Amino acid sequence: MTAPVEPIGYDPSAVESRWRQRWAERGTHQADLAHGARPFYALMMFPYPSAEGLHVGNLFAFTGCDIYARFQRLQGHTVFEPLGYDAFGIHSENFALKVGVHPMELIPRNIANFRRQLDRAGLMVDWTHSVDTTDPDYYKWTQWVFLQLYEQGLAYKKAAAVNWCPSCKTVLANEQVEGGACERCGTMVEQRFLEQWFFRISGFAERLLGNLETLDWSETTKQAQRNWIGRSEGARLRFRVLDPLADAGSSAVSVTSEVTTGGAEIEVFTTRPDTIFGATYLVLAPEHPLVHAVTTADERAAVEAYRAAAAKQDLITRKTSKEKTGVFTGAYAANPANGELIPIWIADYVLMEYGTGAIMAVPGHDERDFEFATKFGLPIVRVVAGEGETARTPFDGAPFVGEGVLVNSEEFDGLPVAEAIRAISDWLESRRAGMAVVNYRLHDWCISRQRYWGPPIPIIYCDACGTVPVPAEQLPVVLPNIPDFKPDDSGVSPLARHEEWYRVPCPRCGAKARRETDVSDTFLDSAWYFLRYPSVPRADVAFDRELTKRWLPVTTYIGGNEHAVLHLLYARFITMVLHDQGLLDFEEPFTKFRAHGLIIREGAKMSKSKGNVVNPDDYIDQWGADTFRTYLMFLGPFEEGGDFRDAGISGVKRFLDRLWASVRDHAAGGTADTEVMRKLHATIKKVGEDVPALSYNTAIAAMMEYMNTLRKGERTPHRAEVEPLVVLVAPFAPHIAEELWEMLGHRSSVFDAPWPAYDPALLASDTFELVVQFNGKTRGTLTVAKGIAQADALSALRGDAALGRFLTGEPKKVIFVPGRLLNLVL
RNA sequence: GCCGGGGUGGCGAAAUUGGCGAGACGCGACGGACUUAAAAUCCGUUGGGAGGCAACUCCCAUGUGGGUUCGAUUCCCACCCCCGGCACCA
Repeated sequence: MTAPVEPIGYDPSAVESRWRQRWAERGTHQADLAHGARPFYALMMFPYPSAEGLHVGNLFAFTGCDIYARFQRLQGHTVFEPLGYDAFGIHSENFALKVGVHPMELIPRNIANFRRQLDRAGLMVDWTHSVDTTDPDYYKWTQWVFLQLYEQGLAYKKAAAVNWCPSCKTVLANEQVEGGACERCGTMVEQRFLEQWFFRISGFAERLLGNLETLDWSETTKQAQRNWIGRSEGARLRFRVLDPLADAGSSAVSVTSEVTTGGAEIEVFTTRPDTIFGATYLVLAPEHPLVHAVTTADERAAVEAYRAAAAKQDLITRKTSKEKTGVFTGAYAANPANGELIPIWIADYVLMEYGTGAIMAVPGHDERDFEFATKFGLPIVRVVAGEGETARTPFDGAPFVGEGVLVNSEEFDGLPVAEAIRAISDWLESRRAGMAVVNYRLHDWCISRQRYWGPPIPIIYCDACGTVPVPAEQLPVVLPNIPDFKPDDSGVSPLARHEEWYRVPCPRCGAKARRETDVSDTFLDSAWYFLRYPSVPRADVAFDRELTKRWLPVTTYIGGNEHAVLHLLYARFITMVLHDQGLLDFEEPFTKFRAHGLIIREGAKMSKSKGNVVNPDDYIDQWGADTFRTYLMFLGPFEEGGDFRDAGISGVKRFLDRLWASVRDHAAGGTADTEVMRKLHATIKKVGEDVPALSYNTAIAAMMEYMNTLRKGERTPHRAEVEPLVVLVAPFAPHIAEELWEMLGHRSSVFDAPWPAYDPALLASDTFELVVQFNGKTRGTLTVAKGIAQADALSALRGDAALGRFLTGEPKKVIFVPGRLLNLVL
């Protein structure tokens, strides 16, 4: 008799809508935040609700997180799995401008559509604790966070360069500049200086770096943060500027023993103080404050022209064009090591925002300096000699940047580089010409945006009282609904056009005052949202102390590595600040972080222009959410991503069809098959190990393998053989699991059932397959007793007809790996 | 250029404290059962090559070239290609 599967029985859309409704009615997904045992906070990165709808990449990430969370629930944890919307920011605003719909109208519409799509995906999300960053009830607290930083002196204002499009007359984000031109109109972008708000994250660099060691994060993410923080050890060295008049007429580089200074000193940062004898010129960034003072009359016109050109150039082009340019200032400085006079130049390859904005150029041992010196005919001196080189070895078109010993460096000659760095640093320090310092690439965080679609920065300017923070009880500073949210040529936020909004009485003295019209960076919205989720209904505090204590830090955070540096670093920073203020008990928000991979489509990146974007709705309509979820996870390793191919999805559907049929047709009486049960327990073990390791693809493969065993030879499975499988499948395909669980007679949710235990005794066997090799080639296996000794294995081999024939003589060598293999070298 | 992650069948992929015959699981393909037929379902075969009626036997295969080892997808050296991020950071 055959028992053909009749998939008619399994109707995904009916099953899924039934369980969606039941979950909502029963509140299955709402964690008891106040009392639930063993709290587990499963966090996923909240999406930006675009007009295009949910991207399959979002769903891939959410499903991966959901499976992890559901698994933890089956392990007996009270799992809190919230989700919200990151809806402020320039993306929304630009899109709103493009389609001519106000963001206050557009965003709620997008959110509604997202919510509809998310609901269909079968996520265990507790929607009673959602956030929307554009909701005044949320951004009230974003503004409050700003005030916490302000009070600690960690928020300050300074002039900084921004990208400016003279045609669109607006500030552009870096990603809106393509090859130096505005992405919208193609006009060349300029830089402008505007007063902006900054957060002093640079002061936390060492802590942010050091704490990484304590975090259980994807190594790639940690490494990205280390690179971004960019710690480098070096020295600050002081160069005296010489009075240009005293030096007038002398050759560019001459040894002068007694020169009096004009008083000015230029400080440089270098990681190679050992090469100071090879420093043949200095370079200042064009914006360096000393440029004006040191420039001689003869050179002033050229210097000013160069500075003006540099100021006009946009930030992107300047950083990407590698062609060296620069001009001589006419001034000289004394090399503190040997007193030699070296010229001072300005060039845009030196960046004002790194180090001191000035360098000592050592063209013999630095590629950029070498290129510059070659172009402008500046002297190149060798001070490090590599293997087989001497002080006189010429440079062959390139600087020498390798390891070696010092030359042309007076008493330091012969020292290896590593020792020389220390020796020369100490020497210069003793002569008060420098000091060892640690420098970081990490810059302060500019949070100002001269835009509309963000939370207004809660600051008021009063002529009498100066900068006054908005008192906490007056929050939120509500973003007004203005029709003309488009940026204009003023270079300030559109909010500045609305006097009725920005004119307010000073909170301190009551005099007429003005609001800050910049809004804050969207990264600030997302830097603290995980603190808000558990406390969402609370209107009186940003986060409740007790709930926070219970639920944070986040147990596991899963998200994209595109946020490896900015979002994850800012969230760590804000948490640290709130911790220092005594508002949080922990200073690291995410105990464990795992980065998921990216989904591609048939080997290519998905994009609208290629027309190969997967719309989740279509697939869920056709296959059901359970099949879609499981298929997404089956594509490849979760942490590496996968290649979406329509062809493969049917295999997963077939698996669920067979699962359905197995439960429907199972035999209640009789006994379970021993071999099948052995396989079942092996599968329970495998899935229980793979899921927490995010090896979803292999967990699914293991369940499929078990399904093959279960139905081998068209047998009718026993109840004991299928019931545990329903629980194993549940995290992946929650709707069908609930349905089948009920079909098996259970009244409560499968997610309130315990995860099945496997019986190690059942897995243990008295015998094992001993691999038999001859000359390293596997020739077969012998079934032998566990713990068999070499001698017994050999006699078993001699007694085996098939394998014994390979044993043509006495083996020269016998390699016996107990419990594994026997290799005979003949 | 620098830092990560990868190169394994027709395809997505398994397996790396070096060793249970590389390729689990799935797709596709091929053959068969059922059917008037098709779909669906079920069963079987499927890395390449050579030999044999056959059970089988042999050779070649994890990006390329070397090396270590009884034994290498796994370790070491050199190189090539793909993906992601950073990029004049002194």
